[in-house]
Amino acid sequence: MHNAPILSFFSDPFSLGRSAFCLKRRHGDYQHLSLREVGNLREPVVVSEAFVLVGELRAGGRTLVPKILDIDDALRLLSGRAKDDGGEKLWSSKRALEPHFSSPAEFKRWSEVYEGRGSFPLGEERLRLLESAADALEKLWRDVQDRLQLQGEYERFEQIEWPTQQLLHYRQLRGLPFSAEARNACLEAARNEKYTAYRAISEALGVSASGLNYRNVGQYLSKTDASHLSVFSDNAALPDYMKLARSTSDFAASFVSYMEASRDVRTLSQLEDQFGRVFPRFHVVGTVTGRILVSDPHLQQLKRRHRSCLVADEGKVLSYIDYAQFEPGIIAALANDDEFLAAYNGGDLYSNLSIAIFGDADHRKECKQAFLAFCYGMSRPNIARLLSGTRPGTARYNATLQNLDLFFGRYPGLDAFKVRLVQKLAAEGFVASVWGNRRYRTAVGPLVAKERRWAISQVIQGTASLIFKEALLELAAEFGSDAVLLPMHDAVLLQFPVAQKGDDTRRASEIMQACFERRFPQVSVRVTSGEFAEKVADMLPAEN
DNA sequence: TACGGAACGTA
DNA sequence: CGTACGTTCCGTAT
Repeated sequence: MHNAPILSFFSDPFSLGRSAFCLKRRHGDYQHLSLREVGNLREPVVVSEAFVLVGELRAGGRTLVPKILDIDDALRLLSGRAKDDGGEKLWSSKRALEPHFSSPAEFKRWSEVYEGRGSFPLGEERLRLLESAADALEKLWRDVQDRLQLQGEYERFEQIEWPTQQLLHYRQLRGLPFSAEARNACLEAARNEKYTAYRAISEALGVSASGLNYRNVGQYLSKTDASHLSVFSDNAALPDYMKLARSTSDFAASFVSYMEASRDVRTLSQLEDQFGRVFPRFHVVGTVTGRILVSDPHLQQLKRRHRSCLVADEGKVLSYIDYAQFEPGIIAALANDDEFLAAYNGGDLYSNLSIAIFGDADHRKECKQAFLAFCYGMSRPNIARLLSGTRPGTARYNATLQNLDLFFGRYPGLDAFKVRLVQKLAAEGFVASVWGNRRYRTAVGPLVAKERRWAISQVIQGTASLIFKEALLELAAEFGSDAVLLPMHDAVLLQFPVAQKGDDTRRASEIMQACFERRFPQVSVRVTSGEFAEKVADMLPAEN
């Protein structure tokens, strides 16, 4: 892969006939290509910002280059930082390219042309800038490969990350089938909800609800049936209190509904239908833990009841398959606690926790949340707070904490596992998943609480995300790239021919299970299939 | 106009 | 003081 040619380009977002491409081979000659010629390439190419290239190919009605190696995901991984930890500047490919240009002036000129600022270069200058960019990209590419090798991550990039890129580039090119009718129905429902709430609020206050939010609604609360919340006007927790008050206060119910419906209207309006499809962008190393992200639009955060906008291609049906208790399964694999492993393999941990705390399995949902919070580093007292719904000191809190201690006391390996990870971070300055994917400290000195928490989540989530990507690749190998529509962290939206849905779903579940168990044979992971979108019947209240 | 924080959706 | 994000809106600084 060291020898893959470099492709630099200027894109043409407004279809002005300005796209330009330059291929640089290892022996140093430059070929200036048209979009059509790029589409006809039958060899791998190295690029930066592959999504721009894929967008050009789609706009030009071209097919996908067999292998596009996007340098950006490697930079993201090598940064070893979360976005909120200053990572963005580190993994920006534009910044990474800058020192590899022949001069600051050349970089500046290329940069303004690349971003569509400044005058469009003609003739010789355009060719020269593309060649300069190809030179810089080639140097950056060497640097990136060296660093990947040094960290022992190069092999994984070849086997997992780049093939996953290719799969998702294909999805970007093809887009996802989209139902404008379903979107409009959801949008209309959200608008109705917003309008109903708007009228109720305006009537209650005697002023228009426009422009109200959680930060400025406090001044009006005394005039409503939620006047007892006035004391929380300046409290950051007001939204929580308003939500809790929904059942007893019509105003609180209307206000929360107004806020949520307003957001839904915005989210759904942003979902633009382009000839029955939607074309998001995929980030293979989307998070510091290695999870895949989808943006523009951010389909992974669609509310369940708005997901009917996404549909299957003609003649196919959707199939949504997920790893059950994915993170606990990873812990079972890594923690070296035989009791925990046996409990995971033998039953439903979330139900077990519910029985341990509440005496029955009816609180599985809250216990799932609590268990995941445990995986992400939440302290036991705060889990007790979450599950008991009360503050420390109450009898209920004390009983919950006691039951919690009893439950986790059966699995001493879990706490020991966490301690090991925290110690490793303190000693070495980074933690990583089983197969790489490091996250580095940015601070010095003793670990702070937040670092202790991400030390744990990085290893668990990072290991999970790699297994998930392997599963995606195997699903694509079995059913073809057209079957894989949308990755959702521990679940995947697939589409199968109508007549084969049952068989294919079963086969896909087996593949996902086998992927996990090939990595961790001692763990019996469960894979389930369910509905991607919430059914209309589920949207009615009173149910449950 | 740019930027950080708050809010809220998903896993 | 449970992790990771994208998107939008808001208030403040420029």
